[in-house]
Amino acid sequence: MRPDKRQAILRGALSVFARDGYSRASIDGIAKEAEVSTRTLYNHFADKADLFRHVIQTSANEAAQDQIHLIERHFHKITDLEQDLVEFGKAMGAQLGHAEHFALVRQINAELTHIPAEAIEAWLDTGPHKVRKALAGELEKLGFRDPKRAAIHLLVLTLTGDPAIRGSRPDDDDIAAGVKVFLHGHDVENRRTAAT
Amino acid sequence: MRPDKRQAILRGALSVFARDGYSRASIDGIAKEAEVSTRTLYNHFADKADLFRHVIQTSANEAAQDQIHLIERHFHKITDLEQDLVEFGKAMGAQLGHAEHFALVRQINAELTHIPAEAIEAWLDTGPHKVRKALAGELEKLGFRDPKRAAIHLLVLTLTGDPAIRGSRPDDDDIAAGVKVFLHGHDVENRRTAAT
DNA sequence: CATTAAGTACCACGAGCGTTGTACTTTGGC
DNA sequence: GCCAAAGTACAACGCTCGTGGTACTTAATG
Repeated sequence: MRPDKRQAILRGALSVFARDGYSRASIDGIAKEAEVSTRTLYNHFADKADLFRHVIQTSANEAAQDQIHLIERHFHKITDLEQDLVEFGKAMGAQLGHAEHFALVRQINAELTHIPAEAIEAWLDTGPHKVRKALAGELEKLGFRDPKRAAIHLLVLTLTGDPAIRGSRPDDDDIAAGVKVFLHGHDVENRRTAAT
Repeated sequence: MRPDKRQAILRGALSVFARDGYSRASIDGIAKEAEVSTRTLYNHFADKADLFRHVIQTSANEAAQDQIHLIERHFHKITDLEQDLVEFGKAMGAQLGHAEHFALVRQINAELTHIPAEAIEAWLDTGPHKVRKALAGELEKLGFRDPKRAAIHLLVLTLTGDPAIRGSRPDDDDIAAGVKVFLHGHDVENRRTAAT
């Protein structure tokens, strides 16, 4: 069982599941996208549901890792908090541009009642919750009270374009405005600058 | 073509589409849920896609109307802004409990690439955007600068529980914290109270 | 009551899909 | 270069589904 084939399958399945969702996606389509025969697909994964679970896990893991790197990079060289948070927001927004993963997140949200609770838990733990924990940790270091909620607030204020459409990207003005609201809303003791 | 049957179909279809999504939902299942024969269903709606469009429109319309009523009711008797916004947030959160509509919204988000753009536009206009406009209008009356963004911020700060799971309900503490951040973030000239 | 529009029960079709089996080919380690 | 393991091509199964047809029943109107 060659691991390159397995990776190709996972990547192809991510594409197709993200675009079409679980039920609309067909095994044949995934196999074609991955340039693999359906038989090898079934050699690597027990069935469609099993493949879906692995795709979710893999994608969540990669995205979380990328985002955590972004967090570390941006929070280790804070000079002007507001300006740096805006930069951070823009960088996270650019991540959103890497659309496949977030389309998959939309599919997961739609399928919530059809995915076993334990798979959801696993996804949350290795994905979004891990990211939020990392962000909350950085905010705590900066002196934010209630860092867990602050992390959520920062994310929704800077990553939400049109709240009706998940994953719609805010423009730079939206991000700047969101950061401002966030900073005025969460008072910090050791804020270094409050300028602009 | 009796209109009670049409309504029954729309209600049943809402249930099934909300739970299963477009492709997983079956016409037979919808007909059974609506206690109607599939043939009458096809007598009222051209095909599955047509039915889906009507379900989206109807549900968005009803939900928007309910929410706009909520907005009017809460914003016409403002005495303590913070406390009243918390009450408003709780009332909106309770709306979220009426789960079928918001499950449908998740399905729409998942199907974004498979729904014709004009249908999305129509949905946004009669649904979420109308609600936001109403909310922004009230906030403007209260003296908020940038009321459009304020409306978005208020909604995401008070209606978001776990951002990873759309429609997850925040608890009362979350709502109170969200309102506080919102009010500190958006400075108002004629704020009446800033207590608690 | 009669007529007519609307609804129902049921069948049938064609297509797509998940999944498996089989016989053949490729590939990587000895 | 050989052999076992992995991959491929392809056919076939059983099932579900969207959709339309047809003959029968219900219900409302004059």
